[in-house]
Parts: sequence; C-alpha cells; structure tokens
Amino acid sequence: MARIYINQLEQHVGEEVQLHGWLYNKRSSGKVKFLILRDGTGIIQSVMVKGAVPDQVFEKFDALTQESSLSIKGKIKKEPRAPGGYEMELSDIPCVYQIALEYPITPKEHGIEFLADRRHLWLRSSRQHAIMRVRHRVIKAIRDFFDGRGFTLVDSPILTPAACEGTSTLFETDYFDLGKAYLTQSGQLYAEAGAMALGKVYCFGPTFRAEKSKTRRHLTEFWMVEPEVAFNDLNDDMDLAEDFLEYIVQNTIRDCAAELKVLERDVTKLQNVKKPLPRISYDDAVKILHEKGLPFEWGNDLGGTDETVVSEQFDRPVMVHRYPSEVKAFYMKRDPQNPKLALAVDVLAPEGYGEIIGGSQREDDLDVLLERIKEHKLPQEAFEWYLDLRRFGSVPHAGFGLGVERTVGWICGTEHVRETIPFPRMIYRNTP
RNA sequence: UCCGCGAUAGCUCAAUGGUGGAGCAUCCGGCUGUUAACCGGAGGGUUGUAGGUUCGAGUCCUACUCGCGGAGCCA
Repeated sequence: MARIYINQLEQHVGEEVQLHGWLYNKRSSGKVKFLILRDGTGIIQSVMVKGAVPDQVFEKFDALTQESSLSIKGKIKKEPRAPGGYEMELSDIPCVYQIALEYPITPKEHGIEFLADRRHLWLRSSRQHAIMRVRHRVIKAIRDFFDGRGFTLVDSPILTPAACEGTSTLFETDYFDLGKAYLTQSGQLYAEAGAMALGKVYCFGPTFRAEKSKTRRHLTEFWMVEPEVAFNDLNDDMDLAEDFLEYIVQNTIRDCAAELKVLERDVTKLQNVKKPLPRISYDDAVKILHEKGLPFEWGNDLGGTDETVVSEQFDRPVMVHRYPSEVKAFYMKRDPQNPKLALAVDVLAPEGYGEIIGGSQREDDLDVLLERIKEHKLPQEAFEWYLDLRRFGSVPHAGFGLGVERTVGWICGTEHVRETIPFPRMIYRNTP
C-alpha cells in the first residue's frame, strides 16, 4: 500500500492509501465520525461510519486528542463537502504513535503573547504554515534570481571586529585575546570585497541590531540579502532592484496562491509589482509630504509615517533616491551634481510595510572615503582592509540590501514581521 | 530611552464602587454528513505584585513587574 502525502491526493483517487500525521480536529455525530489529519503538506478529512469498520477501530476515535500522532488507512474519494475537496473513507487506524496531552492552542482565538510563548507549537497552525511556505518561496526566488544572473554567493562573517556603519548599536561579545567582537549589522563591506574579486556577488545571512526598536517592522535578528556589483552605478542598482522585486513577487504569488488565500491576502495589490517601478528623488518625496500637509524639514530622514504617506501615492513599491548625504552611511558616494546628496536609494513597499530595500552607489575614491571616515569619527585602522579595495583597482560599484522578513510580511499581509520568521528575536523576547 | 494602552477561569473576553459571569477548551451524556459542528449536564478563580482610599475595591489612587505598539534607529 502506498504511503502518500496529503498534497498528492488527486493522483490517488479511488486507491486505498496510508497517511501519517497529526490530528488537526475531530467531530462526531454519534454513528458517523470525522477525523481531520494534517501531515505538513495539507489537511484531509476522513470519515467512518459505525458498522462499516470494526468496532475496535471505530472506538479508537474517542481517545484521540488534538495533535495526537497517528496513521490512517482508507480509500480516497472526491468529496465536495470535505475541506480540500477530497476525503478518506477510513478503514483502519493502523498506528497511534502518541495520544497528545491537552493541546494548548485550540481552534479558537488566542492572544499574541500566549502564541509567542508557544511559537514551537504555533508553527503547526494553518496560518503559520502558510507564512513559512511563502518565506521559503521568497528565499528560493532570491537565490534563483541571482544564481540565474551569474552572481556568486560570497558569505560575509557574522562575527566582526567593528561596526560596519558606525551608527547602530551592536551586540557585543568577548573574543578570546582579541578583545571584543560584534554580531554583524550588514555584510555589505565584505560583499564589496567579493565584488572586486568576482564581479557580481551576493551575501545572504542573518543580521543583528541591538537597537531597542519596538515596532511591527523590527526584529533584533533578521535575514538580509545583499548583492554587490562592480562597475554598476546608481541607475544600474535601481534597475537590478526593480527586476529583483518583480521576480520575487511574481514567482511567489504564482506558486503560493493557496497559501496567500489562507492568509486572505488581496493578491491584486501584488500583481502590480512589475517594472518599471516609480523612481522619485528625495526632493520629490519632500514635496509630496508638504502637499499632504506634513511638517517635514529638508535634510531629515523619512520616518515611518512619512514613508507610508509617500508609498500611498503609488500602486507598487516606490524607489526614493538621492537622500541628503548627512543622514546616510559614510560609504555612500555623493552625487557629483550636488554634493549634499548621496547616491542612495530606498525602496518603500506599499501599504505601510516600509523600507524593504536600502542601497547605494559606493564611494570609490580613496581620499574621499578617508575624509568620510574622519567625519563620522570611525576608527580608520578597522577599515584599512576596506580602504585597500580603493587602493588596488578601485572601480565604481553599487549594491543594496533587502530585508527578508519585511518582504515576506508585505507579501503575506501580516500585522507584524515576527510572524515571518520561525523563531523571532525581539527586544523583550528570545524564547523559545 | 520617551509616550500611550493593557493584565479577571487553561484560552478569548464581560462585570454602574455593592453576591465575579459567558463562549471555547476539559470531563460525562446525546446525535448516521460534520465544516472553529451542534444539544444537555459537571468541574474550574489569591481578579499580575505590593501598598493606599472606602462601611465595602476586579472597578478609584500610588509604586513595581510583565506584555502590547508607536517615536527615535533601521531592513
């Protein structure tokens, strides 16, 4: 007898098969009993009628509790009344692996704290299951996109000797006799070294920020993918970001239609994500804010509400480029047309999901970069290796970073990014 | 760090300063097509902690603890 998974049911209609999984729910109306099984690929309702199966099988039903692990055997048939459209006519329960203790997460509503404390169990629910599948698909799209364009994956270190950007608060740890080490806040500087070696590279890994951010857009540990391309300028960088976002979103909504339906996501808003994406300058963004009556001073960075107001003007992500250089990192190249501006770009997702991409053309001139390091009061010794990239065959280059959780949150339409990573790390939570 | 909101049964929530309840979950019973099944019954409480006001506090006041989401910072 075939042991199959629930997502293969349609190929086995009319056959007697065996399924292994966990009890999702059960219902009974006396002589008819319904048992709903999940196996990680979906759910199936199975049904048995008293008299049609041995009494001993029929009675096993009563002892089963939610999330008990078991295998069931029976014939698959099409059944419009069953969720999913297929049903098993149950003939046997060959194995009950374990009768689960009283399961805390019932099919009713729960508060976020209760669920977060049980994240390891919460992942079994259909909504979380759907989000994890979307996350997986987004990550696959990220890899496929770069791999298909001749990029090489060059992983950056997670333990680093100093701050990359000198702004964020970092997690600090003792590092043997070498003093302190810090958890990386960005792999970018290392990706630049990679780009000078291999031309087109990306790094992809976890990133850490010890900022005490408490918002729906923040985690202390999150995943970021950072491409870096030699000989690219800011326009090339925006072209790449635009292709990249279109690829991720279009592939994900095509392959995860069922998951997005579970999440009740309005997919029409994602179908618009095709190039060209609108490109506006920081100056244009400021004009929009002023038109909307917001008191915004030129020279500041866009805050959360500012980003939302700007992004609401468009039906797809918007690229905002050429920010005041003072609010941007030291390594960003200044605009030769106006040295007060940095050749930077942020991509703002629609619907208030905020900045999902931040990028720039990098400063490739040794002397200018040395000046910036002084201006930002960064320790030059720590950046000597990075300055070497400007001493030995410096070229124009550009790159960006995309936050995986914000991207997944936007595509799924989640309230908070904490649902988009299996085990979120936040300021007041590092368990389970 | 600052601002705001909150904490009552296992869970989600009610309760005018005057006898702490409901739905779900659990247990018992019923039901031959259920869809977060339904119907009947039962058990389940130091109202976050410590003080205070009051004849009387879940309710008002103070402090603390924990949580939530917003600012700042950022992906």
